[in-house]
Amino acid sequence: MTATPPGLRERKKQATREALREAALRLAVERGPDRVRVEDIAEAAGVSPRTYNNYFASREQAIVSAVTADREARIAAAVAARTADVRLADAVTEAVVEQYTNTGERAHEALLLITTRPALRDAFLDTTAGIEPPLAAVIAERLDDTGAHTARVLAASVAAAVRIALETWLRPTGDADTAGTLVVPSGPLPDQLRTALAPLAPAFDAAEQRTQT
Amino acid sequence: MTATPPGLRERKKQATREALREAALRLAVERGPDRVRVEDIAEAAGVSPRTYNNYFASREQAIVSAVTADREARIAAAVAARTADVRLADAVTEAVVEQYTNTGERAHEALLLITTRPALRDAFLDTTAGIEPPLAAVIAERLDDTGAHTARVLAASVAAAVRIALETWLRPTGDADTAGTLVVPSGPLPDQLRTALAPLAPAFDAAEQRTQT
DNA sequence: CAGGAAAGATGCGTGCACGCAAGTTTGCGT
DNA sequence: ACGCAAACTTGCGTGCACGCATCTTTCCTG
Repeated sequence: MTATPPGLRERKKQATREALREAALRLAVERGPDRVRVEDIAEAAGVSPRTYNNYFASREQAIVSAVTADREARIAAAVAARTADVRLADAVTEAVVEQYTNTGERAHEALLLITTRPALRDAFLDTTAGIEPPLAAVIAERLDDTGAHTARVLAASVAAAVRIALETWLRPTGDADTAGTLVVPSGPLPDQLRTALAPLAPAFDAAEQRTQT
Repeated sequence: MTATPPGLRERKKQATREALREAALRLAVERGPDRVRVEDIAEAAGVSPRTYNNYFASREQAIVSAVTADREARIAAAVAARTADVRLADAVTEAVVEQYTNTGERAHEALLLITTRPALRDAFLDTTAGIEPPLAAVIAERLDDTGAHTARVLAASVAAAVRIALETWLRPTGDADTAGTLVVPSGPLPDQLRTALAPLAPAFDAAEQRTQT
């Protein structure tokens, strides 16, 4: 299908995107998020400020995207990896939990920074919307193509639930001045995610039921 | 509870907000959305441009809010009006359909304009997120307070579904130059809404079941 | 391999969002 | 009725997002 080897153009684009992500995160960590201007990020990545905005629509997006990276694709893949003998609801839940707990070392450092500034926090939460399209695709695959509409709604609901889980997880953040304490805010993230996704299970079961008939 | 009579301060604030909404929509209709600057809206409403931004975080929000107004509250009320003898899922669905089809005459004219400009279209779709909090509240009321978490997730899912319904409804919009033709883009909106909300019904039933035990 | 088309990078200009620090109005206790 | 405190408005300054026109790079086709 999409087996065409990348091509120089595309590779350069990804390299630039990567460089911007990297530069944004590094600078934000180094001097604090407020003291990084778009101009600085662009310069550090070796492109013009205008080009920066061809890749990211806001200053926050670049920083956040260094952490979230290709999480959307990985979630979709993780769902697809679960064979049809596990309930769809479980497959999705486990895939989500898996991908949100596998945050690398660097992500931890960055998350402290992100949860501090409201603007970054919001941008981070907004990334959950991005998991909808790929999720909808894999769900639709399991639902027979009669349920394409249903798949989309379920995927969007999952995205919404994940957002809520992250919100409540980040809730009681208050202090953290310069260095920041290494506290895990609310309950453990996996629990929050499972709790938030649980109410949707019946909807998944019903949808799945209808295709297995 | 909140029985304190408004008070002058609060009334003035609402008046200003109203004036801004009104001015924004009127000007946008009169000369087209692109030829309205924040400065113009502020002037028409008799406040400074800076004050405008104390009420609305973006130019689009003011225009859109003239149409969406207090839809959130009305949806919540419409759900609350349904007594406990109808399924929660149905109550919510009907309440949503009811409130989204009762668009006044003026809304129709405005909607044409909104669907034209991508920025406005996005702002309009973003308003669906606003129905979550009040919806969560009324749902929680029906679910016994053990399910506050569940209520929030369900409300967010409904918001997501409504958004999808609106998106697919607005999909094939292309023309509309000056006056605009009065075509209903896709299928009728109520159908889109019902279709989008249907997959969530099992989740509502399950939640409702658990409290009736 | 030549040459043109398509995609991307860049500079410039405009309007916008928002923090901050006054100035002004409203509300309330005495 | 007075006056203070809190809420709101406003002007200013900064950085930002993005449309448009132009120049450069990559790609494809003959």
